[in-house]
Amino acid sequence: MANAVQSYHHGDLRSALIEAASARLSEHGVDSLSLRKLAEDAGVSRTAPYHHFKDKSALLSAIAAKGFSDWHTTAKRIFEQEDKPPQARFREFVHEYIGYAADNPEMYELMFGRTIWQNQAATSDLKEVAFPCFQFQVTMTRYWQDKGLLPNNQDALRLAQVTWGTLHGIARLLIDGIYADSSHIEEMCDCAADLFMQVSS
Amino acid sequence: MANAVQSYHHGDLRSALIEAASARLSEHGVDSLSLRKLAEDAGVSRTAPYHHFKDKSALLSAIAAKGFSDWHTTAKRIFEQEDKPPQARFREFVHEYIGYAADNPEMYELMFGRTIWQNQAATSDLKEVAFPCFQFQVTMTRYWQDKGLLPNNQDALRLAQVTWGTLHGIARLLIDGIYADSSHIEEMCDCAADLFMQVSS
DNA sequence: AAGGCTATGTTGACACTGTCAAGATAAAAC
DNA sequence: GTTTTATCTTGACAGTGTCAACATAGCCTT
Repeated sequence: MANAVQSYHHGDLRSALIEAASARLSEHGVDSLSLRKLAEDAGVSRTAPYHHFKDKSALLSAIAAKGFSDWHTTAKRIFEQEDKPPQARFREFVHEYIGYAADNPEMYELMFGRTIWQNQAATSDLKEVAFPCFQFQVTMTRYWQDKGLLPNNQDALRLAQVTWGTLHGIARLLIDGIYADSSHIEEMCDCAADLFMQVSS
Repeated sequence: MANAVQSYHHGDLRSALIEAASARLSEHGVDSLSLRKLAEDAGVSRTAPYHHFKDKSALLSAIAAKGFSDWHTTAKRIFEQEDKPPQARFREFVHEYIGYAADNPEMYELMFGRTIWQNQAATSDLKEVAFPCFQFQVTMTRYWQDKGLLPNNQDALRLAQVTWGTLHGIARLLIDGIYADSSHIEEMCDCAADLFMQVSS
């Protein structure tokens, strides 16, 4: 393994491509991510990646899948801190969500952007990782409803879509630099949390 | 004007390009929108557009600007219906916002997508139209706060960012087909409106 | 061990993209 | 009527994703 410097077969090109892509992603963004450059990074010819990924979208999906998996873990970690009161966990979740998006804008863009989702282009592999992640949002919502934190008179799925939508929307406004800048992240998070939890200051 | 069929000078290429782009946009999406095809649509050579737009991004910005202008008009129309109670107008606004996004997904994607906003690429022309549109969201928020519809203990700007973020987020989840489908738009809108207005059903 | 199968990697080619440079044309300005 | 300016043209370049055809090498069977 290691570096058999210039052996005809790479050994683990798939991983190498994903790694190279992740590196380029966080630095230069999704848009300037080309298969040919990735191949070059991995020291391999232009079309070699096609033996590991159906097309460019499949490669991107693989990276996004890893992102979802990571986020799901983080979300669970926050949610399952049984020592903290639900309210604190909810607030922490909001901050962590927006924080994750703000700290990894390109990854977030990839995960939740249209690049991999549009016209049902999503790989089944991707869906298998992403959907449980979405489902978890509903599970949490239901829990928070039970604890009286979120309104109980709303359908859990609908409410999950709205709360998540809020986080998603704020994240995107921040990332895309539309009328919201990163200097007020914390205030925005608290405002959103307050709003949902119906705290009167 | 009209069709001077094949005269060397087009006459009104700028408008023709924007029109062709708008048509292609709603049908095939932002991504498959190429300058060369637009030029062909307008019956002109590949590089002619460069005499009217600095680059592709500038053309897209021009289209988006029109979108913002239109939406601003719609928003004002809804907001200024003095015969309806504020609560009804707020609810209508929510539905209209999501409805606009759902009905014009590609336009919405262009207006609020990273294509024209990323790395401060936004034209000053675009900003001049978009910012008043954003500001209006704050104005409305302040009004709704005064009317006791939205929590008064929150900073108007922050609250505007959150409420708008919510609409934006829901719109994007819908458009990108992420864990929300268009068959439940109305329920989602009502859920969001209820949440903000703290209605106990 | 010999031979073939299959996974993986290669070069060549194609159609497409945005954009620049240099020259052609027509209209407007003087 | 001449010159300037706006507009449009062809040519060219460096990119892109992706397909087809061929090369290599490791594994599997006999």
